[in-house]
Amino acid sequence: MEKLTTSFFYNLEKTVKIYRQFFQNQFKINGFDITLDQWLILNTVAEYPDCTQNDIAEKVFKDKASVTRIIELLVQNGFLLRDIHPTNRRMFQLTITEKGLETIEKLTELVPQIRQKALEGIEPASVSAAQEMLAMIVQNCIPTSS
Amino acid sequence: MEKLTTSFFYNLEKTVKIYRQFFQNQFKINGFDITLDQWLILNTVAEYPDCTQNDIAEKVFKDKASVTRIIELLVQNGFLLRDIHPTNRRMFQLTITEKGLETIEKLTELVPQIRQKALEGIEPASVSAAQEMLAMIVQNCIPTSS
DNA sequence: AATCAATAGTTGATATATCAATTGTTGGTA
DNA sequence: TACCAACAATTGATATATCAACTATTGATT
Repeated sequence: MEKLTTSFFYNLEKTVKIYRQFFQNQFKINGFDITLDQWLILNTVAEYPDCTQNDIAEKVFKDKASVTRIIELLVQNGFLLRDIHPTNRRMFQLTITEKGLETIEKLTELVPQIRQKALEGIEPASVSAAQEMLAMIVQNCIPTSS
Repeated sequence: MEKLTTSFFYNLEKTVKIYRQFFQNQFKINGFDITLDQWLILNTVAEYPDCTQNDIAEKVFKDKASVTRIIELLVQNGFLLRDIHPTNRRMFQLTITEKGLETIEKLTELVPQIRQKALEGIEPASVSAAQEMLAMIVQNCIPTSS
């Protein structure tokens, strides 16, 4: 068997981890007290304000239980409000606070810079090629390839 | 800003997650009661029997605290023995049990098949190209690029 | 030999992932 | 209307990630 350290998936995981650390560190350096995953959820709420939590979970590719807990923290930390939904009591009405909006706004500036730094020196064509490849892997791995 | 779902790193994370689920599920289907991460550590102990846990952590790109806990579970589940090291009492002497050896042996057959399924229909050249790209990202993101 | 920095590992706290079981709600249907 | 399947979300249990603080040991230096 191929050595672990040369296997493609090992490198994939390694890259994701280093990138996450880099990303999180850039948040910290720039004075943002929010985790990458919390930002991801907050941002998704902003993009799709009327989504159910389950929809959000699907969009960000997280478990719904994770989303519940991340939203809990976003509420605790003052980025989000969670109220009973006016028409469907199974759902919650999520509202982004002032602090949340400011954070999103500022991070909308910062995040592309972080991404760009991470991809520095890499041809856009390589990125596209890699994207296609990742999509293919997902196809191969998805359980019910519906 | 680019939509989240089209960002390269979003797809990177998504792929890793789906691949991990696929991998773990293949373990389950084939009757292995071990997690992907536990297998990773077990395998690394097999490859480098005299490593410190810190070395292992570095090799598999995990935190040393994570390694401590994963090894704990490997011991609990009968894959590993942990004894006092004969010459250096700071370290532990890790020994793979019979069950551990059998598991490694069988998984050494299975794992390449899983990897291959995941990469089905993808040119080896694309894989290499992607590997290079990942290495470049790592370079860009590593804090002290020593 | 006494001291001390470096090393190996653990532990605690918090965040997230995953699966399964559970609660409460809604909407359709017998 | 009473029932029930589907839906939305939570909760519990366990595994892992990450950071920081901590213990014990070793090796080098004085």
